[in-house]
Amino acid sequence: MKPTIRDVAKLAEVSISTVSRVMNAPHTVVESKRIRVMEAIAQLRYQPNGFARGLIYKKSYMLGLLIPDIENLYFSGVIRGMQDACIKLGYSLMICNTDRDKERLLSYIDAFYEKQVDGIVFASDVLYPEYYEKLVGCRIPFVLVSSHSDEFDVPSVEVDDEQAAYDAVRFLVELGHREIGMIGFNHDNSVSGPPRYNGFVRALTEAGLERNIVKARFANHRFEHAYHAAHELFGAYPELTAVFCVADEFAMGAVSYLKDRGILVPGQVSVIGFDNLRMASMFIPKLTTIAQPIYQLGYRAAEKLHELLSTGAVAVTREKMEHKLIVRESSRERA
Amino acid sequence: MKPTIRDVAKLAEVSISTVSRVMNAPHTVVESKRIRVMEAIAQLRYQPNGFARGLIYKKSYMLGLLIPDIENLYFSGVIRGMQDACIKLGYSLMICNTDRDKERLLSYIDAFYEKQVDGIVFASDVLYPEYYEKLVGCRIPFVLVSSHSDEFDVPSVEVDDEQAAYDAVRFLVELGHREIGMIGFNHDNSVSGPPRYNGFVRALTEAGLERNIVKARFANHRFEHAYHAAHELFGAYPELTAVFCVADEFAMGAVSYLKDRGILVPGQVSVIGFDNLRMASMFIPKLTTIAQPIYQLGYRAAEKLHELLSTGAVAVTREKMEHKLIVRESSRERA
DNA sequence: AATCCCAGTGAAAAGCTTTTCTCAAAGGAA
DNA sequence: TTCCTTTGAGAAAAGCTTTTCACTGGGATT
Repeated sequence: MKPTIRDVAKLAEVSISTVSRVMNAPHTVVESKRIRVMEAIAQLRYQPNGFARGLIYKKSYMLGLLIPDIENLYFSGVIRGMQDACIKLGYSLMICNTDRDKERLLSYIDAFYEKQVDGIVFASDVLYPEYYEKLVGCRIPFVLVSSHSDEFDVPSVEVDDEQAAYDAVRFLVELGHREIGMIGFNHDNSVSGPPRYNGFVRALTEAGLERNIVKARFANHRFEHAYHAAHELFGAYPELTAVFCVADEFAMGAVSYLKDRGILVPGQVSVIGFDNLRMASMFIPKLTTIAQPIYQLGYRAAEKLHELLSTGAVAVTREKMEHKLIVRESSRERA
Repeated sequence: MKPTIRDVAKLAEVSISTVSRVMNAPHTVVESKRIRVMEAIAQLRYQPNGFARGLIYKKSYMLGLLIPDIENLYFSGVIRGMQDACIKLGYSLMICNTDRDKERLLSYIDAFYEKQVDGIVFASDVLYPEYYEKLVGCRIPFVLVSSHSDEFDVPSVEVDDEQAAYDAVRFLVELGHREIGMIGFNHDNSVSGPPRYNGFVRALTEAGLERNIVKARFANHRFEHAYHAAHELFGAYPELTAVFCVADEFAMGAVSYLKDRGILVPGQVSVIGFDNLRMASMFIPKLTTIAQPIYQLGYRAAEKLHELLSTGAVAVTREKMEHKLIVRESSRERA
C-alpha cells in the first residue's frame, strides 16, 4: 500500500502533525526532528494523498480544457500554451476532446465537476445557453478562448476575427486582385464564421468590389469539406484570381483542388489562409496566412482563468490579441 | 458552496446513509423516500465529491498519458483513440505533454502520483531506467505505446517497426528503384530509430543493394531537421531515385527540399513516408506511406492498461498491431 | 524568585462519502 | 398472541491530511 503520513510519523517517531508541518511550514519544527522526518519521507517515498488534501483545501489545482478537435493543429498549439502557463501557475491540466459532440461535452463537464476542477477553459465553440447554465449551475468558473459570448458576461481571449479577415482580403486587393472569393466556416455552430465573413464583406465594399460578396462558399472545419467547397466555388466563379480561406486547413483543401484541376497557385490563383499552423510553412506552396498567436492565446487563457479564480473577477472581460499577416508563397500580385 | 450529501439528506428529510444508498444501490430504499431523495438531488444539482470518494475507493478512475509532442499529429491520433477507450471504460484522462524534456516528464509523474491516477500510458519515448524506477517506486501501473522495453518487463503496444520499414523499402525496390536513401530518426533517445533502420538494411541486403546502406541521414522528429537531412543526403548522393522517410513529417520535409531544388516528386524521386497522418493525404503530392493504426494503438493501450489494473496482469506483454502500405502519389516506378 | 511569553509539539476536529453495524418495525408463521 | 425473519434506515467508523487548540518547558523580564 501507499505509505501515509502515519507511516512517516511512526518511522520518524514524531506525531503526524509534525510531519505535516515539515512539509508545509518547515521552519516551525526543530532541526533534529525535521531531518528525521525528511529522511523518513525520502525512505518511504511518501507523497501526500491528493484526495485528502483536496478535501481540506477544497481545491484540486487542476484546470479543465474543452476542445472540439484534438486532431486540429490549432488546438495543439493552444494546449501547449495553456500547459506551459499551468506549469508556471501550479495547476495540472485535464484535456477533453469533445469531437464537437454536445452530449460528450456535457458529460465532460460532469466529469470536471466530479473531479472538482478549479476552473475550465472552453475553446472555440459557441457557448450555448445550455452549456452556460450547466457551468454556472456547477459554479465552475470558466473562460473562453478563440470564442466569446454576446449573450452572457464571460471572460474571453481571442483575436479580432472581423479585422483579421478584413486585413487578409485587403491584402489581396492590394495585390491587384479584383475577383476574390472566400471559403468560410458554416455560420451555424460557429463563433468565428460570421465575423470573418463580415471582414470579407467590409474589405470588398471599401474597395468597390461588392460584386464579389456572393462569391463565398462554406465548409465544416475539415480539409475534405474545403476541397468540396472549392470545387463549388470555382465551378460557379471560374474568373476568381484569389481566395480567402478562413483556416489554413481550408487553404490546403483549396490548393489541393486547384492543383487537381491543373490551376497554378500562386501562378493563376492566390490563396490566403488563416491561423498560421505549423503546417502552413510546410505545405507546398508555403501558405500566406493571417497568423493567430495560438500559443499565447492558450497561455493567456490559463492566466486569465487563474486571475478569475484567485481574485474572483477579471480586469478586462473580452480580451483581444494581435493577429499578423504573414506573406509566403501562396499569394502573388495579379498578373 | 457546493451542496454536500448532508444538504440533500436534510432537504429530503432522511439520513445521509439513505442518500448514499439511493445513489449506489437504489433498490434497497423504499420508493417514497427514493423519490424524495432524487428530487432533492436534482434540485440542489448535487454531485458527490470526488475527493471523498477517492479517499474511500482508493481509486481516481483517472489515467495519465505522457506524450512527447502534442503538436505532432501522430499523438493527436493516439489521444483520440485513448480518450474513446477511456469513455468506454469509465476513466477520465489526464494528458501531459513533455516536450521531450526529462525534468518535465519526471515532474508529471509526481503530479500523477499526487493526483492518484490509477495508471499511466507512456507514449513513444525510451523508457529510461530512471523513469522505470520512479514509476515502480510510485507503484503506478503503466503500459507503453509505440514503444517497448527490452530491459524491463513492461506491457506495450506498437507496430513491428523493423518489418514495416522493410516493407516500405521492399516496395521501392519492387518499383525498380536501385538507388535508395533513407531519412531516419537519430538513434539516441529513439525507440523506433534502430529497428526502422534495420528494416531498411534488411530489405537492401535481400535485394543485393548493400551499397545503399550508407545512404542514410538522421533527423530529430521535426520537418526542418528532415529538410536539412534531405539536403545532406542528396548533396552526398545525387544519384538517389527514392527515399524512405521514417515519418510523414520527414517525407514532407524531403519533398519540400526536393521541390526547392527543382526535383520532381514522384517524377524524378519517389518518397515514401511512415505513419499515415491525416496530413499525408492532404499534402501535395499525397504521400505514399506505411500506415500505423494510430487511433487503435491509443485505444488498445488504454484497454491494456485497464486489463492490467483490473486483473493485475496482462495476457500478452508485447503486443504488435498491423501496419499497412498505402500507395498514393509520392511514389512511382523508376523511369 | 516569580511571572510572562513563546517556541515546539501532540491531540483532535474537520472535510465528505461509503460501508458496516445495529436497531426498529412490520409481516408471517406457529 | 408470540416469536422469528426480513426489510429499511440511522449512527458511526474509516479513509488521509491540515489546522486549530491546548499544553509543556525553557528563557526573558521585572
